Amino acid sequence: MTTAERVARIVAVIRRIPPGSVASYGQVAEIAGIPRGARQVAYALRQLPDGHDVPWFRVVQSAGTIAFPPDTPSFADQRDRLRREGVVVTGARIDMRRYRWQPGCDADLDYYLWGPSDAPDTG
DNA sequence: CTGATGACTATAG
DNA sequence: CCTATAGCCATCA
Repeated sequence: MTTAERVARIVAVIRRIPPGSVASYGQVAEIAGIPRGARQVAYALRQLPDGHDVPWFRVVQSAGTIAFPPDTPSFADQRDRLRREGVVVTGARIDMRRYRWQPGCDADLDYYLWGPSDAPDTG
């Protein structure tokens, strides 16, 4: 598993997080097939080039808090982007019971990598 | 190889 | 809720 492959998987998963929902770093890692890879998710996001369109702001800590320190521009940016999608952010806190992304049971890694339209079964 | 770092996480007080 | 602690793992000096 190369670094590029890890980043690709992580990004693919993050792109699947629907607007108005959030996922934890650990959740993204697990779905991407990288158990205990929460820190690698953070690393992947840090590596992304400027101007990318990956919805990085939909990734938060497992406790439902924004990972950036409250007094940073990144914190405010993430908070505002989430609010723009309808997510209620109180301080640094988000109610995970309400906004946590819950992928369907049919959500396999292949689904996130290739998408449903590429399923061999369908055609 | 060794030690330090970090957009993390689980657990205990 | 907050602080402290231990575990985690790729990356970097």
